[in-house]
Amino acid sequence: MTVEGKEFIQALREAGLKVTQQRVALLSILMESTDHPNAEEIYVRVRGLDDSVSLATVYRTLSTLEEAGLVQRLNLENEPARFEITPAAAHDHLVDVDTGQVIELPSEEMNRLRNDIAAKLGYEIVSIHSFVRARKIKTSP
Amino acid sequence: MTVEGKEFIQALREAGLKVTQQRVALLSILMESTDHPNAEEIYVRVRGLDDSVSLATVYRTLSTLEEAGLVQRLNLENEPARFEITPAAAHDHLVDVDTGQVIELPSEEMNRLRNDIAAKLGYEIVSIHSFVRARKIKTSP
DNA sequence: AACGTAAATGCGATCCATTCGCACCTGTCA
DNA sequence: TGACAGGTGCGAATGGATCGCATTTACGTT
Ligand SMILES: [Mn+2]
Ligand SMILES: [Mn+2]
Ligand SMILES: [Zn+2]
Ligand SMILES: [Zn+2]
Repeated sequence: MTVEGKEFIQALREAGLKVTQQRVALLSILMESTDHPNAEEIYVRVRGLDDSVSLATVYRTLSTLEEAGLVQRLNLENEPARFEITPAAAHDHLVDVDTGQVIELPSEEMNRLRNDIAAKLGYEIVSIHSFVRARKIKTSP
Repeated sequence: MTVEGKEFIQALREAGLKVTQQRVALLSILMESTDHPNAEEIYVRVRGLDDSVSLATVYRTLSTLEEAGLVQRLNLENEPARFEITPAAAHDHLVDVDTGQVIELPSEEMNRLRNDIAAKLGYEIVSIHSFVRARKIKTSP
């Protein structure tokens, strides 16, 4: 259930979704975006490829793809939701409180620990939604 | 910067905030709530103590107390934000996808690991926003 | 104890990210 | 190629959260 190469079409088919030009355009934009764009930003970028796509469809498609597990939604604070292609391995995020930059925090140990904690309570994790707001430590000059 | 006993008043003073009856009422309600209520729910409960408090003030007070570090906001998915008194030790949350119940996940190891990961990138953590959606594992009957 | 001032509140209006309704298109499969 | 379910564009609506402003309140100062 991951979109690694350029098999958008196959991934959509496997999810039982129609292969529309809007969905292909959105997926290809998201594949080449590393900055975790929000719906409005995705909308602008997608329109570079296909200027007929509407904002409503961007929202609908993102929700559809999220439900299908192809896309992940990031609910940060005080800003519209951001999106990314579902990564091969789950990862947390770090938001630089000064610059707003979003940094990936991949950690197998983190995932393992989280699974253990949930398992100990009799739960299996469905999805992870985790980020920290952090500030760069000033090194003495 | 934590509200442990009944020192609401002191905590407010230390934060440089006026000690209003609305703020005291809201803090006392939040202290006795273990279910992570949202603003609307807090509003209803607070009005049991003081029926003059407005919803706008509940929102404003929650934001003010959050800024002061006394309260923490939980942005789950597809529902209004929830709130809790800032706990002594940071903890993650688990949302049962079937019941909606929110369960605390305190883990020193988790906090330590997260700090290490951030530190390795030259960051110090300001706040943690982490929850997992999970499903109870069915044990064979 | 009354005063002066800045901060806080109540109320309604407003914002804005996201969702909806519906008429019109388009993939898909026979 | 035809039929039909599913998808889309457009504008309207939703709803959680915030704002503007007149009024009240907390609190340090006379
Ligand atoms: Mn952005
Ligand atoms: Mn609730
Ligand atoms: Zn990411
Ligand atoms: Zn909690």
